Amino acid sequence: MLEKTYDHAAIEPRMSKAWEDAEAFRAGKALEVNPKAEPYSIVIPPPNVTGSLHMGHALNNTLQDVLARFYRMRGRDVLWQPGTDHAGIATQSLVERQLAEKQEPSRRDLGREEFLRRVWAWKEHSGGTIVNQLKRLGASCDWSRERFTMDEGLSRAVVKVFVDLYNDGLIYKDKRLVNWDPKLQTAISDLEVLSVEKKGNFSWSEKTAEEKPFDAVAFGKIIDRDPNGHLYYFKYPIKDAENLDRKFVVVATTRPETMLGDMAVAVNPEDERWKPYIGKTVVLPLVGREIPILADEHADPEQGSGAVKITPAHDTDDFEVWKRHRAEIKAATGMDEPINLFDAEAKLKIAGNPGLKRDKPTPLEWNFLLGLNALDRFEARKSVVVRLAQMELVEKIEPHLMKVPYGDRSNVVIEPYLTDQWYVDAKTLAQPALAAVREGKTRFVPENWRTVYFQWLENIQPWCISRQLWWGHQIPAWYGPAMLPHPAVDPGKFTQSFLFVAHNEEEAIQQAEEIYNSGPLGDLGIKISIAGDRQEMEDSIKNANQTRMLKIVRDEDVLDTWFSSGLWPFSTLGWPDETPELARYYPTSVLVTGFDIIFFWVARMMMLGLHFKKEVPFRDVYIHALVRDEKGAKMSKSKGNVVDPLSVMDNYGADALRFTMAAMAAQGRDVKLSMQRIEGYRNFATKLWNAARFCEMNGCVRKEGFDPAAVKLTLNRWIYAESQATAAAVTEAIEAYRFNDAAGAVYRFVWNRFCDWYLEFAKPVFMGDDEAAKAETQAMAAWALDEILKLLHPFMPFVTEELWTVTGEEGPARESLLALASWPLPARDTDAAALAEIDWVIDLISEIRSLRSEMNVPPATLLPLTLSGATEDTKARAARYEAFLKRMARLSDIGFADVPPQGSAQFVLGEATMALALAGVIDIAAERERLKKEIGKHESEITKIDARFANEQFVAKAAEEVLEDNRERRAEAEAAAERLKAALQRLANVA
RNA sequence: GGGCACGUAGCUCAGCGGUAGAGCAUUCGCUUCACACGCGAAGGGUCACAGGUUCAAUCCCUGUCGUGCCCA
Repeated sequence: MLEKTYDHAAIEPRMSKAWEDAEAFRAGKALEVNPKAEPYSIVIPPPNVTGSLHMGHALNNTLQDVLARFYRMRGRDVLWQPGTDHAGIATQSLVERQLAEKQEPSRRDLGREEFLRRVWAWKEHSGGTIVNQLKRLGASCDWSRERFTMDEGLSRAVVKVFVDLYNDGLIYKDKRLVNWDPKLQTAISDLEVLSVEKKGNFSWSEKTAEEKPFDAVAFGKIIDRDPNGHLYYFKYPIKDAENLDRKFVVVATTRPETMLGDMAVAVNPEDERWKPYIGKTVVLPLVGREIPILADEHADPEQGSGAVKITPAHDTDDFEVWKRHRAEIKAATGMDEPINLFDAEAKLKIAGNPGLKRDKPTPLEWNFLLGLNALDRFEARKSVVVRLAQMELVEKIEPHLMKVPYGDRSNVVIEPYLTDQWYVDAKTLAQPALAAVREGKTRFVPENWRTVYFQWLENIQPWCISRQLWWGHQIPAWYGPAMLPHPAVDPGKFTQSFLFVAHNEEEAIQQAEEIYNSGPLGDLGIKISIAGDRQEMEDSIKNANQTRMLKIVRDEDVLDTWFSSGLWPFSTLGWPDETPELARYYPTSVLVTGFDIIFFWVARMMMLGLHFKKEVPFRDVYIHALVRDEKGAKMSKSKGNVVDPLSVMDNYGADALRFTMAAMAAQGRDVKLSMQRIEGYRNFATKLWNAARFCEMNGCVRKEGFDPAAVKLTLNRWIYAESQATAAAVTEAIEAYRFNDAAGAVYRFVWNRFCDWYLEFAKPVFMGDDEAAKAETQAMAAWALDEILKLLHPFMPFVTEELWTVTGEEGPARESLLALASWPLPARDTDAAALAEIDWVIDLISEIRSLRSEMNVPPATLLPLTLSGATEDTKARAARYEAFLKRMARLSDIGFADVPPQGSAQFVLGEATMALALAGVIDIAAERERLKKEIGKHESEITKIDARFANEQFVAKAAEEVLEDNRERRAEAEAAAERLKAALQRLANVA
């Protein structure tokens, strides 16, 4: 028995358990029924292990689940592979924050090993809550196969990929400027940097300094509020300028503190103003460093004075200039390396800075510089500007619109920072990835995302994969001293420049022993072991001559999380082992994801999948949009407009949330989520529930061997045709990833066909005494409800599975859960006669209802209907549906006459004129107006069509169907107008 | 600056060469024996603007204006 009301909170856990107990989602399940079942596989975009379900996940996983459940019901062997990624930065930060909150020792105090133990402990206890949230959403993943990027197997895949790419020359170490996050103290990739526009509001100029002196306090306040958004013009004195026109070079910068690291000033070689100065020297203020004026294309004559400062350690462009002029700069400054001003926290490193100590600041200035030591970069910015202003070396300061890079995780300003990092040669790997999409081996849906993919891969930069974190896959590279230990060599000269990239310590040791024992001095019998840290390694060098022992040390850094996520489509299937799952489910059928990670993830999976599996990781990539709030704003915690899917599920049920997601997932459009919409689909679930309850109350039990194609009653033939058409529409829509169309089709069928009409048609049958008709209709209703449950199941799995269970309690036993039932066979053969007949009844009722409403006839008043000019067929129909028509249109009687009765309201349906006797009720004048309006509508239609036919080009060129269609429409309009005019005429006689 | 979308009923969105649709909201009427999370009815749109292609344009093309996003 069905409960009186639909209670999602009670049903959902029960259904989840039923699926779990039946192992309904286990990959390979379909093979038990059909050993030839074709595989259908999807890998989940692994959510962060720290994550919890947000609307983006809800959308993403609903769509995947619709596909998984649909193809499962169609008999495919579905694998939906779930799991989470280890989210290096997020997880490490989270555990560090917890340590701080609990006032426990910090990460560094605990040491790497202990800290990692804590992270794993956290992961075991609180990680992966999102997995349970996905289960609540109804995600039909094969949960028995859940994977984590740091699992043993997946880690093995990461090591193999790293080693292989290194050996192929596709991974290398390089010293370049990286995006450095001073808060997290790690390098991050270009993709993890967001640029934010800033414009300040401080301006000052030395020209107006008389009336408006530089106000250091006001300046400081503005910089404290936001350190960015100004352009500063500094005057660098030219050395030996007595006989020159210019005494200064004016350079502009947005980051004043970096001037301490300037190693040159560049001017454009074509710039006439500066030609005479090329090769001269300027004296860097504060520092006293003598730096050259160089000629380089990088200087834009249109910008400012035409001269730019060159700070190679802190600006990517400047770094390139430095590389081009390295010798020249060395000659002028005596320095062969860029001067790095910052430590890892972006605090100034003055004392002991090898770049600064050899310059010749005056004692006074040196004192000032020391005062900057360990100062935050933005504090230093203020000091430098104020000091230069005092020295009258600031020409002007103006507000300046600029893009400032921020770390997407830390939300602090990112610094270009010169460090050693590991890189993937993405350009090489990108070529097959580009070709695969160009050749159609992988298809984007909607197709226009190809462009985005191409654009990025065509301009791809080396991918920085090392992160200065502890949580993650530690880079499988070990360092050993560069020189063989030998009495003749000063142990202090050893540098760490041998590199052993290996699958494990044993292999690294073996490599090292081969290297160290095969030098010019022959086999020295050196034994290699692993050092716990750098110090240990260095200590081992000092004593190596005596001990014949050396230690090598592993790279401390870990790999970017996306490096392991990039392997997801094959690492989760067991690679590098050649497992049966890998053979069966790779390449996967489709990847469903948001456009925001095309670069992060899709492109990288393509590159790595193609390189290691020689085949694309997925046939289709379905890109869906972002979920926004109802006003179209991006949901964000800071805006406070986040809608929590969990509370939506609490209030409206998972089915309502899922249906909303699917119904709103039109291709190429963002999902603007509104609560009203969710509520509407909750109502839809309730509607279905009540319809099922109605069926139950009327004995609609499924019948063994029932053949829906053999039913006799027109209404049953009609609902059969309608359900087949719906099955076809839903099937085609899901196959084409048109989720909104699929949802719309099934919604309309359930509510506007089955509930609004079929069940209403059935009521008089159930209450009548034609037992054969009753039995057929009961069986048909049960069958149609089954069809509905199947078609709706991918969208609303819980309520449908529950109804399937309850309706299965009577009649023939269910063969399986609904989740494993067979999808309806879509067919397009329509029963035209049945459709025409039912449409006629529906039209008649609609017309009468409309007329009654317009005439303000109270519902309690029953009216007689008279048909005139009706054919025998029509009369027969009217008789056949008499009970139904009376009930639905609230009629007292249905009769036939040659002429409509006096004082009745009339309308035209097909060949017949319908008259509702409204004597006494009817307002003759109003009715006349209504008829005139109706006639007018038809006449304007006729005029429009006539105008079309008057155009000979139309007759000559339009398709025959179009012409025929127009002729028919004109004839119909003409006939209707005629009959309405007759009705109007009759009314004239009354008044 | 480059690229990609999008401007259709009050709102959120479908549609897409030949009669403009839905849901919600609004108004009116209903304790009609599954459902008021319901039933019935109604109002509401020069489909952003201007050109062009076409027998025919909301739909295709070009431009303008507006909105959003991505990349430099």
